[in-house]
Amino acid sequence: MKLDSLRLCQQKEFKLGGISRLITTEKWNIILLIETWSRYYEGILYLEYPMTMHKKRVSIRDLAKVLGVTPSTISRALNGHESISVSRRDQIVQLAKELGYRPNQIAKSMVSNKTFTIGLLLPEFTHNYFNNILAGIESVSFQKGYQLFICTSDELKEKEEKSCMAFLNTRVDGVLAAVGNDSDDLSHFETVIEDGTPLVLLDRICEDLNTSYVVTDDFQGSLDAVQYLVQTGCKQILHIKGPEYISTSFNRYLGYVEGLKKNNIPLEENLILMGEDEQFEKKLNQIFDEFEVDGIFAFSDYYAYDAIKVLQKRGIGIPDEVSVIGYADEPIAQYISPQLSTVKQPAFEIGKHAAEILFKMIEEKNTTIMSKQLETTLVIRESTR
Amino acid sequence: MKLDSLRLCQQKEFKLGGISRLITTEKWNIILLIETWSRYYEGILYLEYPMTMHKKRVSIRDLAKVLGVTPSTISRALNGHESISVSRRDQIVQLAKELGYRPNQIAKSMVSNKTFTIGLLLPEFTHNYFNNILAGIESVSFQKGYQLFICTSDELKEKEEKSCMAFLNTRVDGVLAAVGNDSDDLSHFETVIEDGTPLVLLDRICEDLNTSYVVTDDFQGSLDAVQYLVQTGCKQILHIKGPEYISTSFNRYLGYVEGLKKNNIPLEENLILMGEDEQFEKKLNQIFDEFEVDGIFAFSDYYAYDAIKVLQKRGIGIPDEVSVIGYADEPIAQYISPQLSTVKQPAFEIGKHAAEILFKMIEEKNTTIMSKQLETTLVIRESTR
DNA sequence: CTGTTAGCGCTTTCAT
DNA sequence: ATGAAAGCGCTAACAG
Repeated sequence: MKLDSLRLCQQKEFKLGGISRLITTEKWNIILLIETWSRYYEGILYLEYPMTMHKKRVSIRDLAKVLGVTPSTISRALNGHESISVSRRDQIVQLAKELGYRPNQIAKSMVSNKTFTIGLLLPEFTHNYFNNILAGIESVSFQKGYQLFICTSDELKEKEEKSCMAFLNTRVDGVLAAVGNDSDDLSHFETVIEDGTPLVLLDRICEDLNTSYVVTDDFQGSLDAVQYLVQTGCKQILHIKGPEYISTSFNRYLGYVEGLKKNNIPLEENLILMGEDEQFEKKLNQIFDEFEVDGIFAFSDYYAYDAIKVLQKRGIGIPDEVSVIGYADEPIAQYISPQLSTVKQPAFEIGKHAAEILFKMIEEKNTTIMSKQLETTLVIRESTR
Repeated sequence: MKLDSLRLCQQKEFKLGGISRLITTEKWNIILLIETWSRYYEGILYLEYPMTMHKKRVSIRDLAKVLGVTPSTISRALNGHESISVSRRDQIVQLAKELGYRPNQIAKSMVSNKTFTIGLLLPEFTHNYFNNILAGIESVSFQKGYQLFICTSDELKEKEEKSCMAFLNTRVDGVLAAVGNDSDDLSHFETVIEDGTPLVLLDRICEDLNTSYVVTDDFQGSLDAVQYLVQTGCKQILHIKGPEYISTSFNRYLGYVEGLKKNNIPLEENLILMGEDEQFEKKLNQIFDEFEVDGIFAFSDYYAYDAIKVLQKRGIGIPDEVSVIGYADEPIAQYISPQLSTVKQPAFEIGKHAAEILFKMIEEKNTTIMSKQLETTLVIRESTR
């Protein structure tokens, strides 16, 4: 019963819903006074309190009974149908409010075969990129009155599959998804498509998956970055490559290759390093021992940061000796020093456009696939000349 | 028809679901060959493609008809009831799989009055803190087989209200929420409680809201931080305070006050600055003109960073001249230099415990309120002596 | 303008 | 072990 160790709130005299009160003692220690029976067990404070039990909800039948009309009439009134007298409608709406009537969306879905729900599957939310995508999606789905079922796949195929099945079982009206890294088998997405549920894929392109895509122009984004490096005097540019098997890695790599080509710089295989390489630091050091690298273009801001740390250990000046460009414009790009130049992806817009396309597919019962590619912008900060 | 500007994928020969193909030309420019009728309009590529239309889904009735039994039997078989012969069950399960039967969760909810859905309302996802909370919640809800309805309130009361109503209308089995900054009117949460829907509030405590809470011990966290500052020699400690009207701001402030008190340092009102102050930089400079500040304890890592920037402009050495401690252990704490010492909140655990308590309330039809307070840990990095 | 009826897909008594 | 029937809350087609 070490209640005194619990400081749920430290205001001088604080009522936690009329149950408990916190006061400050003369010693400035704060203790909790419980006015009802309570116990403290395994770190949880239990307060016996008369919680409202799931009382039976009021249905249109209840309203109908009160007014001596049929449920149909109630339904029509509440849904603003034409054929109903204004006075009656007002009366019904008024009563509904008084009785705290809450339309049962489940029952509605049952008859309309529509849930006003969309399934969203993203790999994770630790990268700001996906948060912004989410914000973009939310901005349009909220305004459209749709709810979001959100699942994170953690880049795990198993979770992806389960989530897709859950989406289908709950009869979402559409699915938005960014497929995870390691999924080579994409049959679960095929199931979604075959089910006839509109699907828009984000960010990463998958071969043989016939559906709408919203992606960014990674190729051009990388090309821009490399062009900038060359224009500012870089002659030997290292590329830190992203994970295998995802289209973005490959496209950014291609942009890098194209950038070199355009500037007649020979492609040197040894200047390409995998960001996820376990011996990243060692290998990077070896490259710097061997080559006169004066520019780095990384698949992500995080890889860029990893490289910068290694360079700083070596006492290499950034950007004086080596220019560095990252990718994505994650928040860290602004916080590290030197501030990181990077290729900014329009994450919010990706989400927004993806949602818009999805709603088009849903609402227009469209039979066509719609794809969109967005442009990146090069953000120059302190890590480049 | 500037199709050539569209590089949906830059692989040498890439089939986008058998519809289109991308090839590289001799000039390394990449163009898109469309094999079906298509058009490019307002930035969207439309591909006419025979998409599966929402075909009528197979129901238990369909299965029943095939096998010449009644829907009841199918239902029993699929739900693993006792009274059914094994052979029949296997037969039914087999057929269900073959026909791609997908149980209609909506219909199930209709009869069971249970949706296996919980509503989650968070202010935003740009702070890593909430992402980790989400991850914690997801880890338990996924394993329990519940879906998450996620809404962001953007700290807007209007969105909070709408989301709460949406949760109630879709008959979620429970609600998890962190109330936004500016909400003084909390009637929408009261509505949730009165409706009988289990509610667990995260992170921030609200007066007069009778429900379960999961919070961290902000008071102790702040106290620890201040104690550390004093122990490492700080005599004049500035506090950068969080937004008004949220319990965490107040509790961290109280911890700061308590820390001073414990060390017999007089509380100086002028050493307290609001983080959201529009004239933050100016006022901070004034304080440094007037006082010999040698320690800063900030409500958040972001505020701490803001302060550090000002100090660095002034040429003040950190931590030699001034020690700085932030709050939350956001990722930036590790990326800025000097790396920021901070009070780490167990965000993942908050989410996990909140979800666990919620499920207890849901499953045990518990009539008690359960609250939990988690401990913080002080993470010492480079910004302190 | 309003009532009647049927039904969305599933579960669940109550019989047999 | 299985069938028949009712019903979850709501909407919609058809009558009046």
